[in-house]
Amino acid sequence: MGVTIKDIATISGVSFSTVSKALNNSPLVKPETKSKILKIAQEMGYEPNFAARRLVSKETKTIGLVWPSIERAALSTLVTKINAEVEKNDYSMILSINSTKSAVDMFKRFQVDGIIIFKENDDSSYLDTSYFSNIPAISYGDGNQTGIPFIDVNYKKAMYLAVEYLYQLGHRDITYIGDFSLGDSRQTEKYEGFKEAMKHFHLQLKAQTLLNTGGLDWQSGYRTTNRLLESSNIPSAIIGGSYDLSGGIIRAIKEQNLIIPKDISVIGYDNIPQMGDLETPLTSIGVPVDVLAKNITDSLFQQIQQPDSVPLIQRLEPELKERISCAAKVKKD
Amino acid sequence: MGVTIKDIATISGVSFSTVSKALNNSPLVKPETKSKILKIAQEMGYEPNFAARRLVSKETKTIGLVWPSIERAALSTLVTKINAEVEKNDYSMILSINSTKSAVDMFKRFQVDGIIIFKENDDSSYLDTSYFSNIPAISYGDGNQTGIPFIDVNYKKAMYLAVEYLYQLGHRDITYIGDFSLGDSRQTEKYEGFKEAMKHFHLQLKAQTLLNTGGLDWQSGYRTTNRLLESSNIPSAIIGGSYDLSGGIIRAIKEQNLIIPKDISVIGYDNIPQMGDLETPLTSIGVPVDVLAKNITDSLFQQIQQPDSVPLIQRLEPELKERISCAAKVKKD
DNA sequence: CGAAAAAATAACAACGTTGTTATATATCAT
DNA sequence: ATGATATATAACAACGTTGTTATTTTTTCG
Repeated sequence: MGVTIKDIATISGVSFSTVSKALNNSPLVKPETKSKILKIAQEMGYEPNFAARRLVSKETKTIGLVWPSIERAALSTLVTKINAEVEKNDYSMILSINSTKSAVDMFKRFQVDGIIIFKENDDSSYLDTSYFSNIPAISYGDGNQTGIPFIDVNYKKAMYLAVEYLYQLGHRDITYIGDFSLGDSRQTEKYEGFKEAMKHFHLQLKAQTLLNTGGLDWQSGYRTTNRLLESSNIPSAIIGGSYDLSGGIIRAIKEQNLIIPKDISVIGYDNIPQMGDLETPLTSIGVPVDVLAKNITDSLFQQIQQPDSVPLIQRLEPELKERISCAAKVKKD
Repeated sequence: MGVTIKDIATISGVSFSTVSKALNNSPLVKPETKSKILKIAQEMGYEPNFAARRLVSKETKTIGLVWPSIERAALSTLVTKINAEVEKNDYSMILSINSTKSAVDMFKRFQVDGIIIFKENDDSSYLDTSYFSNIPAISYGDGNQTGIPFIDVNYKKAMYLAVEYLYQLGHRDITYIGDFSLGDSRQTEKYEGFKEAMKHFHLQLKAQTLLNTGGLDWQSGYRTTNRLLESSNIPSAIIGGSYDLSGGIIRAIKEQNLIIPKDISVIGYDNIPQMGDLETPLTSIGVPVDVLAKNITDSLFQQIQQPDSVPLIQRLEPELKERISCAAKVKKD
């Protein structure tokens, strides 16, 4: 089919190995012959065969990302950031939206230099380290379930920060709206963290203090908040468990003609810029996506570049980003 | 690094060529040894090296999809469907979220057997056929801008169907809310199609008949609709230009305490199941995603399997899916 | 001028597969 | 039992590169 270095060799009357060196701009070949060969290669429309090249030199300069749940918006920002970070390191990124197992299989076939895994909540397939046959890998969240290094977030700390912030503003009646139905350890940790923080500040847990949405999407947040607002006990502040949930929460509040933050303060989990694009720019807690992206890629590249070093397993600290959805509680008595 | 057929050979005590045949289920190797080898390969976690395979037999059984705009929800459904379709054909799919050019470069490196391109509105880089160096490719939408075969949608027909449907329900005052600011030919074609349909039914174009959102997202739809509803001339029906826009449109209408479809009928463009999951399940027009996915992959596989055939370039016909967001216009006189 | 050193090129072995050809082993008919 | 025929396995040559080693050619300088 295509033009090979052997074709170029016969045309230019040198050996194919000289052609190879000329094309790779090796100092081992005389400048004149080099430029002659380059010219001929150009004219013949030579394109290197990557399969052949990859077979001998072990690097693909590519990392694979497993992302089974493309539909969730919050993660797509992170993926974009990671991609940018990867490019910055002169690597390319390919994505698979299949299950972890079949995605990893494919990445092995393509011999990627590293693998990033976004673990799906409902994907219970356990892959231990050996499955990756020495390909450096890192997973985001839920790392304990795959045997590989992971980057995680200190969710408890996040909830502590949120409660503390609201407490200092004078709030005593705070509701957490999140998904703590089961399985996903990230969600249950937020839930636990909130309870601990409330206890720490000696705040009472009432019937309406912890509301389980049963999902992480907009609708779940919307419905749950409506249920809350229809009741008699409306809290002075709400913490939303995810970006999408928080969108629904805001919506429901506005529909009751309540004003954020005058009537009710809201904090959302997930530290992504889009939080500022919501109808009401939302004060939020979480690890900024840039930090997440940087840590994930750094840890992976460290494994790639120093295969024998102990992989960086991090528990990232969340930050609180003030916007305009929280205000001091006004005493009503 | 990874397990090779030679490793399997030494373990199972046969030659590596026998292993190769066993793995390819050749009839030349005794069933017993075949299954023995297969079992060992399984245990060792063998995955074939694509680069090596590709070097000798020209296939990788992989197709690449270029998808620069991961953030748009409507497309993610299509991607998922295409992935399923690809798997059904015993191929794998990898994704790149980079610009068309660098994505194609990478896919060339990996020697994928075919490429699917989702063209980004603002990506003006023109790649002619030769850039793909004979790799079969197909683009979805905006195909004329890359020199390669494309699958497109008859957007004019879609708008005709929508207007016709509303006309038959008695609506005479219909507003189109969409993004026809510039560039994206898909959007301008919807816009033109709407105007033609209105003309065909002898309906008047008033000041509020065509509203340009300047974007395709939820917020754009929401803002534009609010502006419309604050004016004195409220139409009896609205057509939304995309899934996300339509979400914003519904929201704005509800906030004005108008009821869909009693007070106002709404049709949305994009024929995806999620249309039914909106607050008000929306009657919609568009090519069903399954049909789109099937056509895209079919055309690509046809090119792969019969390289000399003329590629299927299709202009798909939209369909109208009735849900509950439209009602007959009630005469008020 | 001629040997040693340097520079340029050629030869060859990998890389991990597949496909073809050659060899060993089992099966069969006579 | 013996050669002929299947059947099973092994050996080996590709595929198009890169990197290492061997050979040739050129330069240097005593």
